[in-house]
Amino acid sequence: MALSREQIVDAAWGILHSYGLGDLSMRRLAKELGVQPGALYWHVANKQELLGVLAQRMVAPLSELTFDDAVPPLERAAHLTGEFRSLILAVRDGADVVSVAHSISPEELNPAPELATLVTGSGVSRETAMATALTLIRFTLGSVTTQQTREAMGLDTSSSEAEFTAGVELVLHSR
Amino acid sequence: MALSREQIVDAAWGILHSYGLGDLSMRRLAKELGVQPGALYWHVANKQELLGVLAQRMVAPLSELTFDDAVPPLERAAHLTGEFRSLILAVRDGADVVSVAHSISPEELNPAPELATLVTGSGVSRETAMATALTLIRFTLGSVTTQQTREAMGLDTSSSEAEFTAGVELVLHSR
DNA sequence: ACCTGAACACCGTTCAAGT
DNA sequence: ACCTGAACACCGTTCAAGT
Repeated sequence: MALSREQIVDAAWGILHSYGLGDLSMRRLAKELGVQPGALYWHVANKQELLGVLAQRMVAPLSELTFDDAVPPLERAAHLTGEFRSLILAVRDGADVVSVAHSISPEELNPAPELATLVTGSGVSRETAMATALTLIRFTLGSVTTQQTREAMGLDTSSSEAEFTAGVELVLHSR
Repeated sequence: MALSREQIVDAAWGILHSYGLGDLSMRRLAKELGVQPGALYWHVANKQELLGVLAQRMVAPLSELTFDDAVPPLERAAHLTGEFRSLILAVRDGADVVSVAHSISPEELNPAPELATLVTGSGVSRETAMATALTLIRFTLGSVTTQQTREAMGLDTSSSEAEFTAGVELVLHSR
């Protein structure tokens, strides 16, 4: 059977989860799939494109998320940011991968649009709301990058979650 | 004359400024210094240690910074965060390099301690002040990572500074 | 003390040639 | 259409051996 783009993405997803970005090489991927390295380039343009697809897959579950309308908007925004953090934290070097995807289209990548909408519901302009959304996302990426770097080095990360929660509160409860 | 650790760091600093992290390899560094790659390992333990020294050098000017006591503490904190941003922004891939250094010792790396002291002066506990400092630093690292990734890709970065300033205000003017 | 030479175990990407 | 074989131009790190 012919090699497919899906197969490549699935294998890459597996390596990223189990061994991290350092072990996710095109050559290793090819070996895992039983093909020559060059074969991959018929299905994907390059490694960067592949990482972009993986980033999309990481944040995809955010679209399926629904919230109780009774909960205040800012509280839902805080929860959504927490979900975003959990998803990238669950993948080794997830923050590095998602950071590049966010850089390419900051306002389109989940959860930016949803976050902006929620913050708008608290009575500020769309611009201020988007600024808040970008701040939350970039703070989260900075936090998770730090945490995952520490994890990779075997350092203590017990205070990471509390520091993250405190930061989200600081951003959200301002005027 | 014998090769020195300083010479290696200076050459690495030059390559990082001019060509970025992608071109800063131990082999390229050795070639630039006219020695074999293995020679470097007599002076530095490994590449990571070298990057750590470069990160320290990037944020070192923050220690020499002084502020007018008439300016309110939170305003000085905002200014210090802006200086931190400028320093890492001036070096290609500066955010990637400083992120690792911050991960290793978040509370010690400049400008964390100074920032925490300034925020304490606005009437909150030392713990809350440190949380604010870490939030500012991680948001800044997230922001500059985004901007430098976009610069490397030739994408527009004209809104980066405004987004950064807005984020700092959100973090600092909260309660 | 300090460095060379040479190796080990890798990278991403391209592309003529095969099926 | 899809893949192999082989190459190009690289990596970080180690370590016996030389000076």
